[in-house]
Parts: sequence; C-alpha cells; structure tokens
Amino acid sequence: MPKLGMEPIRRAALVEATIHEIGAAGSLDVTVSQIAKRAGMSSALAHHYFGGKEQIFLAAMRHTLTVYAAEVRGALAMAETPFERTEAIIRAGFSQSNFRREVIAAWLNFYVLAQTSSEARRLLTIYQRRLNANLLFNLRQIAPDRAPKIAEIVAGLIDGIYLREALANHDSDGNSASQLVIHALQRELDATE
Amino acid sequence: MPKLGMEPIRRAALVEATIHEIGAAGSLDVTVSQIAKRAGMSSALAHHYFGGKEQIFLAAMRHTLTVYAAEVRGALAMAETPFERTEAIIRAGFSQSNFRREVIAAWLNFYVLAQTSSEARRLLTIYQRRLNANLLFNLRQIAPDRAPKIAEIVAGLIDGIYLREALANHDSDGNSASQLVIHALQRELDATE
DNA sequence: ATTTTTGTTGATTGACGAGTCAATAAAAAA
DNA sequence: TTTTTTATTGACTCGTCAATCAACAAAAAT
Repeated sequence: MPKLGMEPIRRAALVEATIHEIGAAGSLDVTVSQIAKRAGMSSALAHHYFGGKEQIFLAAMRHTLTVYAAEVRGALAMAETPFERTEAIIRAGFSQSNFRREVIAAWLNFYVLAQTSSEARRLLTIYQRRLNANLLFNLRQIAPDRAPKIAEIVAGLIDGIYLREALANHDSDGNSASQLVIHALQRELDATE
Repeated sequence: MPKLGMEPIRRAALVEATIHEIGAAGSLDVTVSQIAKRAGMSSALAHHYFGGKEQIFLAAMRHTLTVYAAEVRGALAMAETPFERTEAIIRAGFSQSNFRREVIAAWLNFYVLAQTSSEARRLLTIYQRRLNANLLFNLRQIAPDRAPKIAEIVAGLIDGIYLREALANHDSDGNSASQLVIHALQRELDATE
C-alpha cells in the first residue's frame, strides 16, 4: 500500500536509526539490516534509497553536523558582544546534547572515517573551517592581530577537552569543560602584547 | 621444524603487523588472516597465541602506548628545569613519529574502542592519568596552586591540536603545533593571579 | 484503460571471515 | 626411548552480511 512521497520520510528514519545504531554499537560495525529494522523497513529498501552502506553513514554524519551547526547558530543569536558570542560557541560545543552516547560515537567514528573517505574528510574540514571562521570573526573584534592564534587555541581546546570528557569515566559535565576553555580564552585576551 | 622460544617473536611480529594493517586500513576492519600473512604465519597461529582478534588489537594498543611512554621519558631525561620538562612533554606529543599514518590510525581507533572495551578504556585512562601526572608534577614547581587547571588545559590542547593536525589536509608540522601549545602555556604562567 | 512511476519486500547470491580441530613435526623431559 | 611440550598449518564449520532481483501493489500520468 504505497503512499507517495515516502522518500524523505524513509531517508530521515534511516538517518535517525543509523545514528542510534552506531551509538549502541560504538562503531560503524552495524549492519544495514539492523538499521533498516530500527527504521521499520526492509534492508532492501534502505539500499534502494541510499545505494550503499557508506552513503547511509555519510548522511548520518551530515545530519549530525547540521544539528550541531543549528545549535551554534541558536546560541550565537542570543549573544550580544563579540566576547559573549565566543563564549556561546564554546558552550555550544559542550552542550548536553553533544555528550549523548550516539553523538559521541558519531564524532569518534567520523574521525576514523575521515582518514579514508574523502567525503567524510570534506565534511570534517567544513566543520573545522566553520568553527575557526566563527571564532575568528568574533575574536578579531576583540584582539585583531592575535585573533588567528587565539582561534586555533580555542578550537583545539574545544576538540581536545571534548575528547577527554567524552571518554572519561565520570559523567561529563559540560559546564566545567566550558569554564576551562573560557578561562584559557580569558588568559589569552588578558595578555597585553 | 619448530624452533623453541618462538612465542615472543611471533607475538611481536603480530603486534607490528597489526599496527601496520590498521594503519593501511584506517580502521579496525582488518582480518586476522591479513595480519597473520603480513607477520609471516598462518591465521591459526595468530589465534593460537592471542586467542582472538580483540586481544591482538589490545596488544597493539598497549605497544603504541609503551612506545609513546618511552619517547616521553627520553625527552624528559634531557630537560633540566620544570618548564623545560613541560615543554619536552608537549613536544613529545607532536613528534614526527606520532604523525605516522599507523600511529594516527591507532589512536583514532583506540578512542573508538574505548567506548565499548573496558580494557581499551583502562589503557586510555592510564595514558590520560600519566600525561596529567607528568604535567602536574612539573607545573607544581612553577605555579603550585594553578598547576591542576593549567595541566588540564595543556593536556586538552595536546589531544585537541593533535586531532586537528592528524586529520588536516596539509602535511602536519609537529613544530608549529608544539609552539602553539607552548604559547598557551606561557600565557597561563604569565598571569599573576 | 493502460502505461509509467513510486514504494516495497522476500528470497537469494556470493563472498568473506572468526574461530576450531585434527594432524604433523621437532625439541625436551622422563 | 617413550612421552610430553611447543610450534605450526590446511581444511573446515558456521555464521554473517552487502547487494541484487524478481515480483507485487498502488498511485499518477497518458
């Protein structure tokens, strides 16, 4: 009983299911059947819409990036000053949603995939560039000449502290992580030279 | 024609081959047969000595950590002051050897495995603790009360900048990465409060 | 009314891979 | 010298899984 216009619905369901399954497995070692089952369809249909496994993964990665980007935009919209906006970018990176099991798994496996898949690499580059551009734009308004270096440090700290928190044994507290990065940012800005 | 005392030789060869194969594949998606072949033996023998795939991986991870630890110790031995020792730790993290394809692949997949394998998690925790302890010990001699926070920042920066450099499109220059982290360290130490 | 497009799946193919086992051989111990 | 221990592998089992295909159904277009 085919209802028309199913494609976008099916695709979305598959992306959702993929993220969930990767989160449950912790790796890309999930079968198309598992994903299709969770999305409520046959594996043949998953292949029909996406063509293959890697393309399903890439769609899931793209979605993860899109959600993240939206979160950053939302946080930026509520900030007034360049410093507040920089703070907002940092906090967005450590939001609760980014510490959900599936999101952590998505990022870690994304990194792994980026070594060999040029499309994954491309997406990762987009993420990195966007983060850098956002930071740079705001930091330039505070410390024009030191902005590039500070942006690199803040970006590196966001990724690094996230990695450490995501794999720490205790439950991750986004707040203390944000505080740490913001503290480092302050130190950079305090310096006069 | 069995020569005795082969076990350690075989194990070492398998560990070596595993690291190489993971590097070539970029993932843990390598077969025991591939590994065994590169190590010059049958897959049955690999199973005989290690019991299973995961244990082969863990041995490879352990080896990677051991090599890294040795590198840090070597660098520390040649430094005199606490600051120089802190610098040495940072530089060791960005040494050329750590940017080899296989080493990058080992670390990235290590992170992925740490989500689900308690042994991998344990090893990763050891690495993190050791890095932190090393930094802390030296930083305490420079800025006793701020040492814990600075150590966290430097550790986070090492991991984060490494991640970014390892997945960057250009060839990675360990030097500029070190310089960046050392710069941030300086800023922290410059602050008077 | 019939042809085309869209949605859907069960069944199948073809390949691959982890782990086991029986068998073989040489060294060492008894 | 017989037995045990260590080294080693080819062949096999059992399972899994990505991808394909033929076939069926309903809506839309002609």
